[in-house]
Amino acid sequence: MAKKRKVGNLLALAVLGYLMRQPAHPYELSRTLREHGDDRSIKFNHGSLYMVFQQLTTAGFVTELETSRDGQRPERTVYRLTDEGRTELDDWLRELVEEPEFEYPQFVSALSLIAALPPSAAVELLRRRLDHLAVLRTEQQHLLDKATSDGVLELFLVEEEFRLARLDADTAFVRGLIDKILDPDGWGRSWAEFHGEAPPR
Amino acid sequence: MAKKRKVGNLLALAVLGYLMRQPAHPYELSRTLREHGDDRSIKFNHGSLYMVFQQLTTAGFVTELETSRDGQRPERTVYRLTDEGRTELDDWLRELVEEPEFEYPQFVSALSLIAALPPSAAVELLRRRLDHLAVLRTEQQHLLDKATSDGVLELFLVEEEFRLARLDADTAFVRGLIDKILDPDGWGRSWAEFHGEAPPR
DNA sequence: GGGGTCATGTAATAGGTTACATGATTCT
DNA sequence: AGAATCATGTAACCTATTACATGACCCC
Repeated sequence: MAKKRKVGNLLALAVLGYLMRQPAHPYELSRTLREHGDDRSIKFNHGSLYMVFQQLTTAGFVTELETSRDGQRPERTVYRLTDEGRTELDDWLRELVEEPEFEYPQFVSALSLIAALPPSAAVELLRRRLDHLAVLRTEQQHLLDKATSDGVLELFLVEEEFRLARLDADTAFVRGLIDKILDPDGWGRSWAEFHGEAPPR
Repeated sequence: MAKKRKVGNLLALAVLGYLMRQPAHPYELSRTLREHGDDRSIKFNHGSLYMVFQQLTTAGFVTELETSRDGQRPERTVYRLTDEGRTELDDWLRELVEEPEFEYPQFVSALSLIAALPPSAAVELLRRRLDHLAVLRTEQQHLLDKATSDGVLELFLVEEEFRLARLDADTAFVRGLIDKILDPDGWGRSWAEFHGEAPPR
């Protein structure tokens, strides 16, 4: 089971990853991460970045390299990776690839309470979800096509392919669920009765 | 896009769900949620529960019903759902079923940096991930079988079935990824070269 | 009758998000 | 020249997790 990391925020992982190449200051990284679309893979907002740098500093994974000023803009502090930082990155990354983490998707919470809705409503909502999923799927596919035609190597798009795979799986699941609810010989019937409804169709 | 809720913690959703049936005090709910296995669907720890009750109170979704004492045990406060609480539950639940939420699974973060590992290591780690996934899959299946044979209705197990579906999808994805890396005509080759390795096998 | 663990909750701390600040540059 | 946006960071706030507290009951 996943070690307790001194810095647990995944944003820190991305930071370490970038500092691997060259030293940088937080704002610059903010820019880069956003441009490179990493904010799709890692939850990220401006404020947290400074926090993460501070955490990484006290953990000894990065150190202040220099503090420079450009004109009269605020001073900026440039950080570089330490050896411990390099080790941490490697170790952490390996762990994340090897060990599936137990997570709590919102949809799971919703499903665990879905019995509270009448089945007719549930079916309706699930159908809408299918529509949303279809839209997301299309967008995701376009994003991938665009990136590929821009010459981005597939190696740098695996996470986007994963997302696509999950969209497909989720879609299939929702379809199956709707079918089960509508199955006249299935449990949709008693569910409907409990809510005082006619069997859903 | 998902409204901003006065109380955003999904634990609150579960609380509202339970209070729908009868009033309760936090500790009791803590017990119930755990026994009912809801801690698999919703991230949950003892401390947060009291926080959530407080938030729900200030949001007006629950109110203090009475405050009772049993022997010399600490006093306990019993809460009940308000009408606003009932509405919120319904609205929130519907939203969660209808709208897929953008989320940040750890594996996505890992994949977005996987290029930093040499492909031979990546393949090895991904294979181990497959093993872990297989174990989880088995456990998940047992859990479902057990519950079913205990007479739990399928309606109350959809979230566990969803989990299973995701495990299958993730497994398929990882298999596919390994294959692609190992494909002698694919991009595994240049990746290996970049890391100064022989093509992975 | 001393050592766990149950029952119930509060307090301290750490983590993350939002809001604010301020000069520089660019746009209209 | 005033408005918007960029560049850079700090501070305030809110949320969540961990630790602590304390009497009751239960086990051996």
